[in-house]
Amino acid sequence: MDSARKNHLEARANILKALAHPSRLYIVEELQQGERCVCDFAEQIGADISTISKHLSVLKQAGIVADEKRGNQVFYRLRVPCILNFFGCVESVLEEQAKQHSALLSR
Amino acid sequence: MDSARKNHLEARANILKALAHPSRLYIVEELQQGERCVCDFAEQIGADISTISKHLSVLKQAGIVADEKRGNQVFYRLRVPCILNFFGCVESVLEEQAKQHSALLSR
DNA sequence: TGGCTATTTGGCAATATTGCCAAATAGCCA
DNA sequence: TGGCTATTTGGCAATATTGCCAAATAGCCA
Repeated sequence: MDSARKNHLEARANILKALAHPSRLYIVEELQQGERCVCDFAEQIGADISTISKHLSVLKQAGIVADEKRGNQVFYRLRVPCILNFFGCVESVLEEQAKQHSALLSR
Repeated sequence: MDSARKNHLEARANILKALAHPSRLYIVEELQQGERCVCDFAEQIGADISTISKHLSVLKQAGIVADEKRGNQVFYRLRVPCILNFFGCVESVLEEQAKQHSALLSR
């Protein structure tokens, strides 16, 4: 495998890694409805604000969200709306999992 | 957030986590061309066979691939072909990243 | 300026992931 | 059966991720 391909795979893996956490998925889902400030998430996700902030920074670092400071609040929005479709496929993996498990059970 | 939603987010996050590794992404890309045996990957990815085998088991556990033993080889195939489309979006995140970086540079 | 709110950053302990080596397992063939 | 090939599993050290607390930062308003 050449090093360009390696770099590309690594770049993709980093994006998936950034999405691969329940709180961060929640954030992305919420942002599909429109922009939110950090405080909005703090209530909904039961975690320390500093933890939420770090999750947001992971998503920002990965290029998935953008932030904008207005007054003393910071608003986040999705940079990449297609993330939504993306999940249709994840759902179909979940369905496959279900099939797999019921097949195992019925043996 | 109710516990059903939490479970669902966790299930999705687990699938993304399973995909979020360069070698595993490589495997998924290869499998889009058709089934492969473990030995095929061993050559292409420069890692110990036991490492490859563990990556495959992560993908299998997540419901992304299925395996079948034939003779003394084990063949893997994608359970969920849509994983492919999925990556179109990941690419667009990469493009956003590029924009972001060039914007920063031109400041 | 001082005090308040919102958010980020630093540091750290607990936990999870990765990748290797060695050993186990399973099928094939002589 | 014994030896071979292909693959998986166990174990472990190195590394990465997570989530908290405390402290820093930035904007607002009196």
